Amino acid sequence: MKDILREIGMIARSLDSISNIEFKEYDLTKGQYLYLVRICENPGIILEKLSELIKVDRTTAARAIQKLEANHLIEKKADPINKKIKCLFPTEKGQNIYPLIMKEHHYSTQIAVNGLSEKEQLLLATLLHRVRKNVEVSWEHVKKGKKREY
Amino acid sequence: MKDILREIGMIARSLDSISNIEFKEYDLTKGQYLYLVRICENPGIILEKLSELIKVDRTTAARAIQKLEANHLIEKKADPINKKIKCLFPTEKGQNIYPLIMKEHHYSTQIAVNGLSEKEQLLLATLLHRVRKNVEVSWEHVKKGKKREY
DNA sequence: ATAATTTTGTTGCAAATACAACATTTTTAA
DNA sequence: TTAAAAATGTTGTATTTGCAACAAAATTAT
Repeated sequence: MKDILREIGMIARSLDSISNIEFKEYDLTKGQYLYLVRICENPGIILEKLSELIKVDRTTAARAIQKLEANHLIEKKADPINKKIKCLFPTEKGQNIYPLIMKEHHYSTQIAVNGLSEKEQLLLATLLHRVRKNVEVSWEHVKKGKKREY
Repeated sequence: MKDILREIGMIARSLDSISNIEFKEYDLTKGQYLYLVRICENPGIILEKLSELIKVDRTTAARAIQKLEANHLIEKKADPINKKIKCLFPTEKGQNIYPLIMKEHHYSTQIAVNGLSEKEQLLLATLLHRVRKNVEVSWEHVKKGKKREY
């Protein structure tokens, strides 16, 4: 069997590295673009769900959004019913950065799929989606402290 | 166009997170498994090439291998001709861990491709390989301080 | 041959990442 | 209805990560 996981790791690290370098121009430090885009696309999302969406530790997400809040890119709002949760929303400043992040994202996607036909691109997306669904089950399992037997 | 890059990011973070948790059992701290496997498979490789293989910053790789060396999992050997380079080799202890890492890796791969036919798996591997080739060009470009225009 | 450039490696920082441990609220079970 | 469990969020601490800046050797250009 060909090694798909290493290819995925290489692609992910390359693109994350590029994004982090390019977004410094907008005063976004490492990783922050990840959180900001998801909050823009899911206004009102809470920390816990955000960390599950991105697949990152809860505490990492907590500190990332603390920083985004300190930089006035997002804001936390108390929920009127549930006293425990804090809903996350982009500020206007955050919303203004959103299209810049997406522009970079689309450019990177274009680079990535260069030479693939439309059909191949669609197929790749479908296959990756299925792989992700498989993998996130394991992730949630292991993150909850459970063991995988192999 | 479907978003393939986010899927890749989610898969990569999930699996890296799982691996890091599982390899603590072998006293491998975060990320170290990445370097150890590549050194086992490419004995004599130098730091610079290793970082390019993994797609990680040179200084990050430097510190990871310093730690692997301190833990007697790899060793650095001077080259008789080129005084500048240091060739990296696994120790016996490092080689003993290698199959354990690979076992986990294969298990994760099985989980990831669950439900994909042999044909689909092969196709996915091929497409990812092409994407990776595309992306690594950009990575090397940006890492060398050059700008991407978009 | 000498100078300029690239390759390779290292340290000093500053920042992100994540595990552990905790607190509080909400939900579920007895 | 109370007790137990789960969900949600935070801080303390240790570690990794990576950009700058540097140094030395090797390669390339003049």
